[in-house]
Amino acid sequence: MDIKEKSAYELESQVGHLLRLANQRHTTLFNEVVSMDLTPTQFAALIKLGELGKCSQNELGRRTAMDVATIKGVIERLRKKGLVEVNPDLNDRRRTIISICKDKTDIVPQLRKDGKEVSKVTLSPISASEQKTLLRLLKKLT
Amino acid sequence: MDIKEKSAYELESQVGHLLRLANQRHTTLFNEVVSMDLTPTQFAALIKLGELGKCSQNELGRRTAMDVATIKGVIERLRKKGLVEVNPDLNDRRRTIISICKDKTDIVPQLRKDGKEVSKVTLSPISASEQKTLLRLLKKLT
DNA sequence: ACTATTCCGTTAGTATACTAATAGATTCAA
DNA sequence: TTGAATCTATTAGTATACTAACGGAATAGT
Repeated sequence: MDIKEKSAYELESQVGHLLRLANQRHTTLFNEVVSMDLTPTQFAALIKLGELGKCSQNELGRRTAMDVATIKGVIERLRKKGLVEVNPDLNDRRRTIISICKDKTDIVPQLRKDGKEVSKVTLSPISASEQKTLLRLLKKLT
Repeated sequence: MDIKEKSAYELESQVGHLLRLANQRHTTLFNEVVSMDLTPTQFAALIKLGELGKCSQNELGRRTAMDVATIKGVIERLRKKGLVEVNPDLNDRRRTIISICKDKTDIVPQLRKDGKEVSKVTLSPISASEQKTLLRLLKKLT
């Protein structure tokens, strides 16, 4: 080993790679835990809609950190599943108002319960105090 | 506020959401820092190839945490860019051997340098000791 | 030697996730 | 009030990322 060698570059220790792996694992656990046939982003859109009641498509995207093109696809798939409604905003003809279908609003409490379980399982390899630390540090990276 | 209310479910505090946001930010920074026209996964494949010299396509996928279908697409795009070579393994006709083109192996040191810079910038919002903690905790989640 | 299993790669299909270009609607400012 | 700038949504294109199904090749166990 050359003593002048710069510290090696290990893919496995880079923050980007670790974030990607952690994300992969989370998605896997999400699919195992969540009862309904939903993806993590579809879930996020529903949770946020459950909080706001209704919301323009673009604003919902901003609130869930999705691109305008991404949120459009997510909403379209939720619409096809009969979970959300898409209506024009009569006060601003640029806007499309998204809301959870009235007969489906009762799914939100179960989604929140599932969401808590997903987070719990995802974080289970580390202690409670480590969990707090991780969430705090991840928030600072945003 | 109902005193019996369960703790609220905040999307913004869930580990999955935070991981997704951290990943988005990392990708943005990656694109700003890395000089060549590469995506994070293409970068990872090249770094790993630089380490191994040559590797079967599936093994490269496993070493970089990519699905067989995903690594195929990544290699195909690197091949189109003239960065990697794809050859049959004469000792095992199931395998395809991937290697960096001989006249392109000199890009690896620069990629490592860029990779270090990406990690540094990504982690810059937190202190050095927090960075160590974050990496340690992320590894435990894998 | 043969069979079951495992391994390798490909393909098709679906779902994020981004950029860039476009176009209509609204708002702001001169 | 008109013109510029901004906002909203759509579309096309590219790149991960996964599942499932398939077929060919190698290997393990009998």
